[in-house]
Amino acid sequence: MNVTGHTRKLSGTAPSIRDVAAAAEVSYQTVSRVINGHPSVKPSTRERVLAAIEELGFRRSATAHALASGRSRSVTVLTANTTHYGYAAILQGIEEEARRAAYSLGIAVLESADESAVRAVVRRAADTGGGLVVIAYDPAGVAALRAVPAGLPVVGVVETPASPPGGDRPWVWTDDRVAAEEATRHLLSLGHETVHYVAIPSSTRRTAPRTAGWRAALREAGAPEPRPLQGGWGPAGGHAAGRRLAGDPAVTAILCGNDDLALGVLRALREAGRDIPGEVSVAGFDDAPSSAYLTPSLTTVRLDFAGLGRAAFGLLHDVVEESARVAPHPVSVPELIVRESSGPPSARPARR
Amino acid sequence: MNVTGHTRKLSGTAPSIRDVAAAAEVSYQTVSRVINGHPSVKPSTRERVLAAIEELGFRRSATAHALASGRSRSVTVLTANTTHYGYAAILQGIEEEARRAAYSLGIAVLESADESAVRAVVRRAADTGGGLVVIAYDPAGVAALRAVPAGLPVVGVVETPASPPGGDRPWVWTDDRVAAEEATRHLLSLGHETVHYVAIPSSTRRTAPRTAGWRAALREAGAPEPRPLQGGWGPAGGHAAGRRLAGDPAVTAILCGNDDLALGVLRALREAGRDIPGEVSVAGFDDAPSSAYLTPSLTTVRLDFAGLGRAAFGLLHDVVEESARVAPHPVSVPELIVRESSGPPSARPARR
DNA sequence: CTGAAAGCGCTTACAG
DNA sequence: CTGAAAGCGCTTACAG
Repeated sequence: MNVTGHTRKLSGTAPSIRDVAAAAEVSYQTVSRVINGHPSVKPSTRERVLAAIEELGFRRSATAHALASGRSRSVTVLTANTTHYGYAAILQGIEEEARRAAYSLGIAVLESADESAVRAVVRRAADTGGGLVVIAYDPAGVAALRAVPAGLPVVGVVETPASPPGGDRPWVWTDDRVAAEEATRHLLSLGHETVHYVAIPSSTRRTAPRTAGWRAALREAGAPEPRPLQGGWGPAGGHAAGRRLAGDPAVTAILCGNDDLALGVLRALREAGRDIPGEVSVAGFDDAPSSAYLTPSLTTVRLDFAGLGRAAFGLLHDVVEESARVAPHPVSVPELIVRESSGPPSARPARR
Repeated sequence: MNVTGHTRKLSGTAPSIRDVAAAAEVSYQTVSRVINGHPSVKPSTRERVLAAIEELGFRRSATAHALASGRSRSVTVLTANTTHYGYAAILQGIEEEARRAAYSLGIAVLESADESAVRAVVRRAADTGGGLVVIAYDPAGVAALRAVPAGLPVVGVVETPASPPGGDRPWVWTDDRVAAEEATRHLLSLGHETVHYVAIPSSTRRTAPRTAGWRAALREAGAPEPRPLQGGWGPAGGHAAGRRLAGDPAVTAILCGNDDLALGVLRALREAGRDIPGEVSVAGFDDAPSSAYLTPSLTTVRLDFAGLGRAAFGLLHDVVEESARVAPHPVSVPELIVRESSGPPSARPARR
């Protein structure tokens, strides 16, 4: 037996379980047992193997493990965007939990909602062999969730669980509808005759939950129901919508589909010389980190996106590990944060 | 020969090259040649194989390919953060190029700058077998870049190329020093006696490029050099720093290490009743998407982070593909964007 | 408790 | 131009 055998290893290649086996003088199958925590290994043998692993700096090849075992301890997030606050925060939550569970994290961006483009991205993501989390807040995400082949472990982060787009796949959500109702009621309770709405894009052609909640609250109060304006995702869209609203003296309260939109609306209102909240109240959605520092600071609805991401990963983990305890779909509670941008309508009659 | 052989495939498992080979009546090695675009395959054979691939819906296993070939067409980004504007935009740039090159994208977050924690993250990232991009804008990132074992394909996104932390590894950067000089000169040219600075954290213990550029511009103009204040990354830190500055009537111009910091400073100044830019001018760094919509809109320096990310991936791609054309280190040019938050100092003497 | 065999789905020389 | 063999680094039954 060549006692120096395991020492003359070329420095170029990483040590394999065979190298470890040689060093520990056992078969490589036993090495496999040790690194997998298999119970039936004699303690003294385990020690020797562990020592050899330590000495050689052995690391099990993730790809060989994946190929042989058929599972990969990885999760890839399918999303149309990585920078908007909500998306980024969900991603962050998923990442935190994935790291804790020692899963690797992949990102696949859905650049288009086009059927075949979406299928291509989903296929490639599925090729990794790991689990999938798809953020279905927009048409591309919804299409992706639908395109995931049955049998693959997947959980959706969806806008609304009423007929979730992925069929009976597991999902997590926040109750945006109720959140929008709350925000709208807050504005109405201040004395505004009605509340205008600047909407974010909907994930489907159906009425989005935030829009539905806003409308429900208006209806409940018997307030007029103005047509919602489409704002897109960013401040530019909010600015454009705000410009149109700023011209109408009857407008005294505006709810926005997210804080970025509200930022644009705020700017347009100021440009038009309207005081906030003196003449017009504005509320946003999401409570982005900067919203508390705007002037005026923004009244908004805080949504726990990071928690949502953590829950999504937790659910996925349950699914792939097939542990009996399938976590209940967690619903985080939105919280209204009242700040400086909302207040009672001005005393002077603003209506026509 | 069983002509129905390839049809009775169980629907549970994905087809392998052997299934395709059987269907096309060739050896599986030939299938391998076809999917790898190997030239020496008779056209008619290629046709048959392609048809079989199409019919069976064959997809080459990424993990088997990685194991057998030793390369994985993947990149993982090591970063301390995924949500701050600069980091997120770099990530987005990397993602765009990775997608174009059909590389899969992984993220590994450095939760701490602790030596052993960083090593663990780097090891796990290296286990994927793909290339690495590390964002070395902070101590954790710098430590990670340094911890990457020699021989692995890696590129760093660094703060400054003067003695880059990763030794002679390839890197990309933006010239933050010059950018800070420009911004400071702009403020001085408006007539301010000097410019105060609220800093972002440095990647090392040495003077950060932005701080150095600010100081150089001051020196060049013979202006007093106030001590920089540490602001952290977010608006809360900017707010705290702004509060201290707001109390000093001698302060008429403030440069901030990023736009989030500037947002907090703006807020603190307003709370102290100081007019912007009437009494105090403020400038930021980065040109985040919301900065143009603040009131006042923010004078800032635009940095092409997405371009930086694209360049980083491009360089990495060159490295792993070993194509002779090693891209030159691309340097994007920062651009000063003058908006409403900066202006000449007020006529009334603000000094002691 | 531990080894020898077969296999995961590919690629890479090596023959012909 | 195409096939048969060996191997990538592991895991999974199967024996003993």
